[in-house]
Amino acid sequence: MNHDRNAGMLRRTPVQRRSAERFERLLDACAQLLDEVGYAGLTTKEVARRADVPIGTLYQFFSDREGLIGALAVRNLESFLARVAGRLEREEPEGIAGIVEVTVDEFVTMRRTIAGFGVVDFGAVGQDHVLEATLDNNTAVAGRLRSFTASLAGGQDDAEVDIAVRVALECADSVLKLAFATDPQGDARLIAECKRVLNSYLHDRLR
Amino acid sequence: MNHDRNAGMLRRTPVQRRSAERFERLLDACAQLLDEVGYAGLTTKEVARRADVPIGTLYQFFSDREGLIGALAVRNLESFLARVAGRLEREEPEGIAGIVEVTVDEFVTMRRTIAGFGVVDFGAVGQDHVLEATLDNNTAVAGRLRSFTASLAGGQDDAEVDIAVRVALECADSVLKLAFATDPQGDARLIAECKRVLNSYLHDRLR
DNA sequence: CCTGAAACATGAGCGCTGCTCATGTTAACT
DNA sequence: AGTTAACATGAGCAGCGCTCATGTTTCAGG
Repeated sequence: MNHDRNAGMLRRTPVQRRSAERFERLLDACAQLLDEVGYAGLTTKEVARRADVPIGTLYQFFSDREGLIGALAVRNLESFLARVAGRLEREEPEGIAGIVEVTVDEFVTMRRTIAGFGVVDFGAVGQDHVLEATLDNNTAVAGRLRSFTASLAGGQDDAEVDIAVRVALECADSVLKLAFATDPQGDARLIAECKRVLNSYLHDRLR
Repeated sequence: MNHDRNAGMLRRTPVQRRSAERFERLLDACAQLLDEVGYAGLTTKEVARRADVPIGTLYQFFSDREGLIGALAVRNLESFLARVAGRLEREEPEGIAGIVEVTVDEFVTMRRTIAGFGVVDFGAVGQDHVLEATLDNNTAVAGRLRSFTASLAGGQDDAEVDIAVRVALECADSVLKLAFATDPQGDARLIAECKRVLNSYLHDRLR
């Protein structure tokens, strides 16, 4: 009954040393290549070649091309959550505006520094079952972020808070995507606008 | 200097009768097929077969597979704009809330009735240069919608109104995508939430 | 140290894809 | 009738995702 979010994506989880390294190398090569040739241009053969791993080995780990990209999205998600949670605990920002500030800034930082993050972030934008992965992943993010917002929302229904965070997250994702499509470093005006949307909505919505 | 939005997407625009019909048949087949097999599953050979057009003819019109899907997105966009403009002129809704209501409802209606609209809407979600097409297309929508919102925004800078509409549109797109991913008929709760985001933000933003 | 089973490694090759291009046919205007 | 531009066609090429038969390595239990 172990609820594995990678279900259907992975064929075999590496347990020995060498294959664990190969697994990571494959994800790194995938991320790099996504930045260079885009989602559609990525080929499994080239990923394998760059990671210096035979093609057969790639398919021992990942169920298919989408699975490979999906696994990268999961790694990104995990990393993002860890960073946001860390900063929130360390800085204990005040109110909704404070949380929005930290979360958006952390996303922007990753977008600027993590290879491939711009193409797949938490789930390779709009791709069939990868979209489902995105939705599930974004739901997971929402769930974890809720624990921070909950303290701010007066006597609100948990389900209500959940939906608000979920919607806010989806908006943030899309406006930030626009910000980075406009300017590779992230259009400052649009990043500010993203925070504004979140603040307006969440302020109205929670209490 | 004719600014053609289909630039790079089309190879030849049909001018004679027969090929114009084939062109439309190809877009129809593409839309239908997208609903059946999804974005990744769509093959140009099957589109051609369904439209009863040889594969070579498909490539006389469209530069590639993405071009075909992009052309469908443009057709959707044109149709959406005509419908929204029509309703706004006919009903002359009051205030921001009225415009939001009409626009979101029209999107929902198309999502429920137009084949393929759920997969590509205005630009095949997040795909390389098709993403650019989406962005350009959404910018075009924003430009046209601005003429309606402008009357509501007191002495606001045109550029400020533009950016607000642009951001609002991106949010609407993503929240509605979530609404239809959750429920094939469009989750009513999330559709309502979409309107709420837009109202909160635009109310704060435009005066 | 031996042994068996599980984990891991490998790349030729299958079925299929997107797309081209050489060769022809039809329509429209002078 | 002649000329040109628009249109039609499908066999076939290069390259893709992915499989699978055959082998090698790791490591716990005796």
